[in-house]
Amino acid sequence: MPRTGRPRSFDQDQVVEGALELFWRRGYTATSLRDLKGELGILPGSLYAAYGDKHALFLRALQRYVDASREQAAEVAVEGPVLPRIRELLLSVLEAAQTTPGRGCMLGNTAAELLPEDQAAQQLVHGGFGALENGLEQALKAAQRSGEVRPDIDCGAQARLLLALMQGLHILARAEADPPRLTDAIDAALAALTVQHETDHSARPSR
Amino acid sequence: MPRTGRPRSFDQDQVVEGALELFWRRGYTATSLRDLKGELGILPGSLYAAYGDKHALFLRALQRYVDASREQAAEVAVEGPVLPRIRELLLSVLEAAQTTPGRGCMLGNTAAELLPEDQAAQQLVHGGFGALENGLEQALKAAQRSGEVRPDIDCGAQARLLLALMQGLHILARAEADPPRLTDAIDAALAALTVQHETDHSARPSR
DNA sequence: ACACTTCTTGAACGTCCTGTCAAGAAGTCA
DNA sequence: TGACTTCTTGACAGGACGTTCAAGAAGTGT
Repeated sequence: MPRTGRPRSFDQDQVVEGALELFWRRGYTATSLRDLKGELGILPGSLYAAYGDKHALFLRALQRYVDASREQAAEVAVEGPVLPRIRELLLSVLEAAQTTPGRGCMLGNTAAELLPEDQAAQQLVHGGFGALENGLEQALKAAQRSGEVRPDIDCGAQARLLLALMQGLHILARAEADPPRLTDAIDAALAALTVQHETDHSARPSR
Repeated sequence: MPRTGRPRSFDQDQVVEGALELFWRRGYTATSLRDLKGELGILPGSLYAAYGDKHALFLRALQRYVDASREQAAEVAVEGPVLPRIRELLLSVLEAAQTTPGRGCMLGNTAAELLPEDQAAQQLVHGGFGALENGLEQALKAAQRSGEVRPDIDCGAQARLLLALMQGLHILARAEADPPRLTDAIDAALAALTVQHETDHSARPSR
């Protein structure tokens, strides 16, 4: 009894990846099936047979981005010096704004465009943000144990602050002609984590 | 020689304000002329005669928001204690996320949706961000002179940090079921501005 | 009152959108 | 090979989109 039919002519995950690229750059609403057909060569019929509808494909793409964010979050929390890695993470936002302008962060983009109306997307975005926040918090806690970060700070609060800073940078960098101008904001945030500012000895009583 | 004709039946600025509300909530692309007609009672013909096209109306609405942002920026920099006002400004972001969910900041929304492709919008958004950054910087400098803020910080960098934090909060609050959870990130940012945080165990609610 | 100007109205245009469907193509299994 | 299943193709439907326009309405100045 034959149970198989004609095999799919495209790699399903590869198409999701291509769709992610488009949705990331243009947003959900502004990306049409025509765009997807043009860039990926997938006709509407195949697309609907494989994924359901446009929204379902979008969620698959978003899920892929969330997974990547999870990995990125885990990488921040590995052993070794933490602050340089966090700095690199934040600097990469400004760098991406130059190399691939108009993309920003898919999580933030989706939040701005579809949340909180789109509940399925909200759940995914919430998960992505949660992973990043958690990764940062664990990284900060480890850095605290190793003495890299001052012991009297609230790592949870700082993780949320850094995550918000990251998302804010994605937004500001879009409007900024010269994204590296925002670098000092990153350093200001990180300076608050380390033990003491050495630039000013006069204002503090010596012990 | 008659030079006047039939007067306009609606207040032009009032319609721009109504359009702003719609664009703010739904975004540029997702707001159709049908929506505008439905909410404001303006038919396409009148709208095109009065403003040009949809994009021109959007720019007028955005301009209005930028003007309001300018005023807000100026208010932050008035005389008196600065930090409580900055705190209130940032807290208002979280509050707005609860009272009027799905709006966020019109500048950030526009940046995420249209920048940097839309150059006219970019110019306006850039101006709005610039005003906020400048207001914060001037406020911090004044607070530095009055001793409210430690003298060894870079007010420009901190202003950019606070602005990015503000925009990031707008984004995160959309995905957050409980926006007040992000309050401690605000306090963490502000704590770095005051003199000495080593003895600062004043307010730290758990969570 | 009349001439004149401007605004409003609502239909209409062409284009694009998402989603569907019948017919043919391309495989698998016995 | 032939029966069977699944995928691809491209046209199509139905509606929404931004925009235009001719005709009528509503003012102003003399």
